[in-house]
Amino acid sequence: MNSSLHTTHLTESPTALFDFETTATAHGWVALRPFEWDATAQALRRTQQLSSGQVVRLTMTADDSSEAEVHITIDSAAPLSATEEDEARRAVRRMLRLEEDFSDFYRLYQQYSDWSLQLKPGEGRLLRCPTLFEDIIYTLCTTNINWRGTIRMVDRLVAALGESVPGQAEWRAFPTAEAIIEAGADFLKRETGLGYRSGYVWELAAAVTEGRLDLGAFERPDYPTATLRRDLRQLKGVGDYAAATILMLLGRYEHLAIDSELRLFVTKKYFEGETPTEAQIRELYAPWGQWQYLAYWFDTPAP
DNA sequence: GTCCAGGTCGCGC
DNA sequence: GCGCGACATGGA
Repeated sequence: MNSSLHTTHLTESPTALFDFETTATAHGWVALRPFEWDATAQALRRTQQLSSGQVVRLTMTADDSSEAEVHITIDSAAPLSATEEDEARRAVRRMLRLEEDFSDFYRLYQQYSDWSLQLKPGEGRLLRCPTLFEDIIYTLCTTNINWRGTIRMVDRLVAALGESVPGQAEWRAFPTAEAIIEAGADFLKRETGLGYRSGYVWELAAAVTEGRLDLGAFERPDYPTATLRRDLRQLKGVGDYAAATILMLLGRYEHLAIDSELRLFVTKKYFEGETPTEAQIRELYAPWGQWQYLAYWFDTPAP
């Protein structure tokens, strides 16, 4: 323990029924640095650089009995300003989707008794990063690579370019867009194993820092999903799969992210080993309308 | 060596 | 619109 660190305790409340552990662990993001799941403590941790430049370490937990509250512990080198504290709260709310409403999804789930989804009350939320910028880069790192490769690339990206909490070299944040720009695409390719994705990541960071791309606009609820999807597809490296994944991260579940993993899953469960066409796959989950992505995600595998 | 991974791009038709 | 090869990298 480093006694020079400041500790701040906060609580946040979800607006609806909430399962903390599933939210943290139900998809792969938790395995990507700087996320960390502490199974013993049932704690989700992430080092994060705030807009002020200060790097903090967030630890999130929730009581077993009361899903009503998320406890946040923030370790920082300097005391948090009110602005920083507010940003940390917003980061947690975004990561855990505390404001999202899944009641329509649950209603459909009750109604579709012939489907075998594995879904308990309060489940449905999938972890995301504090910012869309980070979520998009994670997504780019899942394309045309196996999962170990994704973990490795993100790990090296954080190690190479992430700022750390002063005196805590192992508490390293995800790199800012500015840090990525400064490093350059060649550095990315050489030092992070991003391969040909280096150009995509660098271009995204450039568009953000130069103000050509306003990712904040993509978070607006009144942005029509079709427009959003079209705009996401404009980003280099974002195809149909990545766009659907990013839409999921933005809380829009009406598009399936059809990839090798999904294909394998439905081939085994619904098509008796015969590889289906994309149209057949879409038709399969179509009854779930706005919730197709989650219907697939929480679908149980073939026995 | 070859193939492929929770794909996408740019080309030619 | 559709089909096809190239793309970085590391593991099987």
